[in-house]
Amino acid sequence: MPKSITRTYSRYSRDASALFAGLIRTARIERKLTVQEVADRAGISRGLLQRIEKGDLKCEIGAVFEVATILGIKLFGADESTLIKHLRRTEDKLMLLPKSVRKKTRAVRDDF
Amino acid sequence: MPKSITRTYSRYSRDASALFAGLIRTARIERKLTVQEVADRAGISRGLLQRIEKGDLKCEIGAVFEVATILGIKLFGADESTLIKHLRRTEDKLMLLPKSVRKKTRAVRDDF
DNA sequence: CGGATATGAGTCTTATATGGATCATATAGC
DNA sequence: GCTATATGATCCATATAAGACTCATATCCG
Repeated sequence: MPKSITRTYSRYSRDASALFAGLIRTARIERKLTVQEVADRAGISRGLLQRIEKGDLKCEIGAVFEVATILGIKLFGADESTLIKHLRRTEDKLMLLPKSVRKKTRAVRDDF
Repeated sequence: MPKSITRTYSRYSRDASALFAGLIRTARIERKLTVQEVADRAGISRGLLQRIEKGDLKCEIGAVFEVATILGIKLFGADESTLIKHLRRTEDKLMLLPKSVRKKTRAVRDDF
């Protein structure tokens, strides 16, 4: 980020993130796994996992997903095969949609 | 990351991310919104939104969630109030769990 | 078809997230 | 209650994600 950025997040995003964090922490403890253990398995640092469990919105989504996966948390409430099915359907749908969005030609004849 | 990192992601994480990306792109086009428009509303750059729509696992989860929120995509299949309910339940559950995980004292009496 | 514009892909720069280490505190389990 | 250890919180260094530009191409819409 060249220009300094101060992101603002909607309530919804923050709550979703907090829930995600809670699900992760709960799953980890229920499985009796140490922060360090899970971090190692996910290939991330202990510090990052701590931030993830606090719902920090600035973590890489990949790290968060990976941790969730390791803990057996279902993303989109779907298992692998279901996930793929949804993925296929979404891709099919996308192929039927226009590839670019055109804004209606401004000014309804404001010419001559 | 001091030491160079090359993350590896599980199949599951990658598919979940791809699905998320597809849902976002689909929602954006269906709503006839330009990449630039959505990026502006989310307070992110056009380039970042493009990466998000490609399912790049290295994007900030906050940026992705924010875009999804703007496009009306339900995270965890729940609306705001439902999200909060889940959140509360998760927090309650967490309070009942131990706060730290102890590894069983190594070596089952290998002493004397 | 043609013109306008949205998108995709690259480059460069810089703010910053992450890893690693350390220290203090909490807490589990005996 | 004790003790070992898991967790939480900081700090520093650095790899890198994200912003701003630019150019080329795709594609929609009149």
